[in-house]
Amino acid sequence: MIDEMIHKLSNCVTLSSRDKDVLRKMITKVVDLEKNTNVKREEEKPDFIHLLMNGWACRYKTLENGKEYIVGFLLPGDLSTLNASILTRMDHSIRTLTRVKLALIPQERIDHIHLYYPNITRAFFWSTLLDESILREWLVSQGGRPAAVRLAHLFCEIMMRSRAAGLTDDYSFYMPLTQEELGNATGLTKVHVNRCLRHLRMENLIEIHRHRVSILDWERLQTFGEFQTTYLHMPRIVADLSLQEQVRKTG
Amino acid sequence: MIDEMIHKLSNCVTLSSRDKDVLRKMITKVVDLEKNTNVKREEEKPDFIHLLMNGWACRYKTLENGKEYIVGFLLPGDLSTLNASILTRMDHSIRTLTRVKLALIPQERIDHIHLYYPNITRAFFWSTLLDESILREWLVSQGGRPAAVRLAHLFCEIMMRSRAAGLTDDYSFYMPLTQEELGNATGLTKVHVNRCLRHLRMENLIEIHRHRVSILDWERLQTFGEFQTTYLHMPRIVADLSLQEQVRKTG
DNA sequence: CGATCTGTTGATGCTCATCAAATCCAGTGG
DNA sequence: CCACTGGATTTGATGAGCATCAACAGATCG
Repeated sequence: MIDEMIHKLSNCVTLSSRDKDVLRKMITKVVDLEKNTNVKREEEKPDFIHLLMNGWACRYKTLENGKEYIVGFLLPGDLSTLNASILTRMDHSIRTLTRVKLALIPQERIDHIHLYYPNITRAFFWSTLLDESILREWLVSQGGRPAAVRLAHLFCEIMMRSRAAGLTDDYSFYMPLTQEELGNATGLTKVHVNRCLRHLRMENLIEIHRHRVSILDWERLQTFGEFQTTYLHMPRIVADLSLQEQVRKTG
Repeated sequence: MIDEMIHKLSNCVTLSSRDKDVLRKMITKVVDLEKNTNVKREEEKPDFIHLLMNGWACRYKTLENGKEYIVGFLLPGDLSTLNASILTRMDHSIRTLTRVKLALIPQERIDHIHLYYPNITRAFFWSTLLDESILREWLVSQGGRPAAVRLAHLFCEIMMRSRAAGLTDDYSFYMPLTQEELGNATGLTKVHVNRCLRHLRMENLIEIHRHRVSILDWERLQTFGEFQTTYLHMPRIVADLSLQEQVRKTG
């Protein structure tokens, strides 16, 4: 039920079965949400901590001109406002990108965990540091890499995050985004996203079919996308993937 | 000695004199560093927690083409690698931008604080959440705002952060950056930075003299820079500044 | 089955990068 | 005090990358 989160957090600490039990029990309420529903709006006071169990969501900000800018994706297993108790206002909004199953976790449960389960506390902290690291990488991508490279880089990242959450076991992943949303996340227009995707297809780097992205050449895509794995802080997944890549090549 | 940090953290919690004492005592060693010295390099294992006591530093990443990209500024009172114990490798580097006085804090002290001083723990956590929030704002700035607006926005941010750290008490602040560094932080070339600065000067929004930026019209600069204060999570400073602005206008 | 959302392609122009050179300025040494 | 020097700022000319506008084709859905 919450395997994705456990799978992901295992990159930081080894969770005992006791730990896993605690994680399962922190969930008091699960809600189903339609596509494109706002979970939390900018300026609002955060209350619950959210765990995405199913589907995709995003963090976004609204610019002066009314355009929406996506500043992060939430995949199954991702936690959102772990900060609920500290900040008085959201500095961004959260919206679902698909139908979603969302667990609501009361702040008290988290506080309780902080008191008695240092292992989990550590993993939670790691998770927020990972979010921050991803933001830094997105920032340099925006500012310093051309459009097609930026997209390739994003695909590499989502590939690894999907693996980390145990959502896929080959070189493809589910990505329920329109080209416009992809543009909102990379600072490009949908038109230019479209042209860059064609370029990646032409180069035989990826294939997209019914919201499933297949990576045709993992190594070349990484090179093209200037993708370095360090910033994801997931040594285990990195090892898994490169091992598998070797097997694929030699055998 | 560490007034800037205390000043800044007071935006989150009210620190008792006991708390302040603990903060003073966590510093075991202070080093002086020359301009442009690396404090920490990408891929290295973080060890000490750093507190900048004097001067400026920056977080940066190096792109494939060798260019450096600044992903954050550290001002006096700012803490850097609060995460030291959790991450095994730095995902970015830290370098001084001026001569700097840097306090090194052993991880044990921080752990100790986490155990016995919930107030300070809360303030530290707030501080890392603030860093994350600033990153999100930089990201949308890069992707969604034209060059001149981006710069104006950055000046507004630094103005407020300087205030929060008690570094200035009027509408000007010290900014020891070259135009090239300013470009590395905003994703622009130094040439274009120069042209945009001229534009801001022509509009009578700012004045720059010997690394001191004077804001000539705080309200207009905020409007021009599409600057909203929410993301800095500093209600007190916001209140201070708008009060002062009113006084200045009405007499 | 039309209605609407998403993807695709073309034409045009603006923002900003790039390259190059001149000027200014702070610091250094005679 | 002035000449020297290397870095920072400023200005000009040119072009690339991406935005914008517009129209159409294809998918998806009630």
